[in-house]
Amino acid sequence: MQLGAIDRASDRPPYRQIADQLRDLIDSGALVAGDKLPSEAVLIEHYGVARMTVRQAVQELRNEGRVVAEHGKGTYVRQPVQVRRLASERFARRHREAGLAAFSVEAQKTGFTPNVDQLEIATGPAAPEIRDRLRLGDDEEVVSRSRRYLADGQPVETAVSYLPASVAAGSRIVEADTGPGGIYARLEDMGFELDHFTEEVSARMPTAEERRRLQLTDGVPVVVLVRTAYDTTGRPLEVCDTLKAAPAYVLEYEVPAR
Amino acid sequence: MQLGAIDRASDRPPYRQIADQLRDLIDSGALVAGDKLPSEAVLIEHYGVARMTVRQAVQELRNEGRVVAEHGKGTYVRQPVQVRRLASERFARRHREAGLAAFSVEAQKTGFTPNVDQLEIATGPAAPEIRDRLRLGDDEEVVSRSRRYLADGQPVETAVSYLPASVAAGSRIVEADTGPGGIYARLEDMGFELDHFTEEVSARMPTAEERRRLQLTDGVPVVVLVRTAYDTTGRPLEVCDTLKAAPAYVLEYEVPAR
DNA sequence: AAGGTCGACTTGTCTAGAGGAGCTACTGAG
DNA sequence: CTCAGTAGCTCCTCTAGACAAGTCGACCTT
Repeated sequence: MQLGAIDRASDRPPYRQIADQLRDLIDSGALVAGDKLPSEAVLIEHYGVARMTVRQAVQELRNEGRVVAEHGKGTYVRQPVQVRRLASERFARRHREAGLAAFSVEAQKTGFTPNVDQLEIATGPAAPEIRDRLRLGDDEEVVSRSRRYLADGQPVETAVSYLPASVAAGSRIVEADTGPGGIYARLEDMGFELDHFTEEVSARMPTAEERRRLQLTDGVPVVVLVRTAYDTTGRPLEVCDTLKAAPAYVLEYEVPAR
Repeated sequence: MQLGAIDRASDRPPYRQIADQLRDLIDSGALVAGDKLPSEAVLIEHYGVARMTVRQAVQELRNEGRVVAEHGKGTYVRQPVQVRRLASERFARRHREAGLAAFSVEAQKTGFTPNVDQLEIATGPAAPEIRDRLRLGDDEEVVSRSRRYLADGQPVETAVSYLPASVAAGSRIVEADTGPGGIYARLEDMGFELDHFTEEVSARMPTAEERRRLQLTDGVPVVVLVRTAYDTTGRPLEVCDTLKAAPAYVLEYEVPAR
């Protein structure tokens, strides 16, 4: 492990030069996931700078999601978690039925079957923001399905989806076991035209509340995925907020033939 | 604008309490996009803490993407940039032809027609990583189309897409003006079956290099969207890296009927 | 052998101060 | 009036030090 020196004459401030060198260690493979960064004391000694300067350098790598600091232990190169899954089981099913081999292989290869850790289902009033997204009136109730997924024992995702109670009531949608095909299959059973619909996907930084929900260490950046699905007529049937506890993830969509 | 006091007895450290109060000002609407945060000097005076403590609080909001610090001017509540676009023009066209009113309205409402600021097209060898994603051999050349989009004069997106030179050569794909329907329409003209295909969407934190490409202020968090499209046979025809200069964005997909 | 204590090492938080550099508005000279 | 200079504001970077708190292994006691 080679650390260089600081060029005081450079335009680039010292803390940034230190961050660059540490980043290179990671990018070059000299440090791999799980490895420990040199401690602050070592870096102070090596570069001959103040503690805050070293901390600022490490902070930069933390903001980039490359390392995690653990109080009392050290700072470690972060394990990138890549989660792949299909947007909806319905697409997979339809393609299997149509005998599309290429897709089946792809689905097998990238399939992600997470363990569901918690499942809470509730019916009742919803926040104005949720009602607004579902285009519901003030009094209409909403069914919420809240889930947490684990991969390798590590929480990787929490998701809450909301459906109008008038749609879901009395169906298996309000039960933990929704049956084969999931809630989309049940909606189709009930006569909703889901043959084509619009999905809106947005990504943004998580709020403080969402960080708490995933018990994230402070300072670890993650991305929030917010998804809204509309049926054919443009009526929103489900809105779903998904929070991935990962600096990187892959969401795979299958767009079927018409 | 009301700022409270610090509870020194609390478990929550002072810098976090200050961050909470500033965040509340934004979330409650007391401070809206474009407004200036109290200066460091004012906060130091108000809370009776050291400079680093105040800076740490503001840093937290910067990491969350809520504010931007401008050297010499002040720290401002960030303008959330919401960019909506369709995944491919091809879907829009097809739905217009089918006379699907609901979708047309949706497209009009959310349509985003950015100004293309720069367009660079090049043919030549590509990085191993790109060739790998396109599943090309070592010697095969690649056409790259690099674009930068502006919205309200502000850079919001840069994108680079790569296609196998063997596919694009001789077509309008290698020209700046690809004609109506964009490159997907040209690929269909050339006989590629694009009726159904798989899109893989991933989101992650940007690399340092990508930050430079968008001339981002250091410390402003953005999300990178990486998209790969495959044709029917599973052969990758285009890979596209898109970098959004926004703490939040919306990508809208139209999933057509089969 | 089992359990507890302590000390070394780690990161977290905070203080008090310094000079630098970018921006803006005012002021005074022409 | 125009324009250059300047004062004062802003955030940026860095120093030197302090105590707190979490982790872990060595060592001592039971």
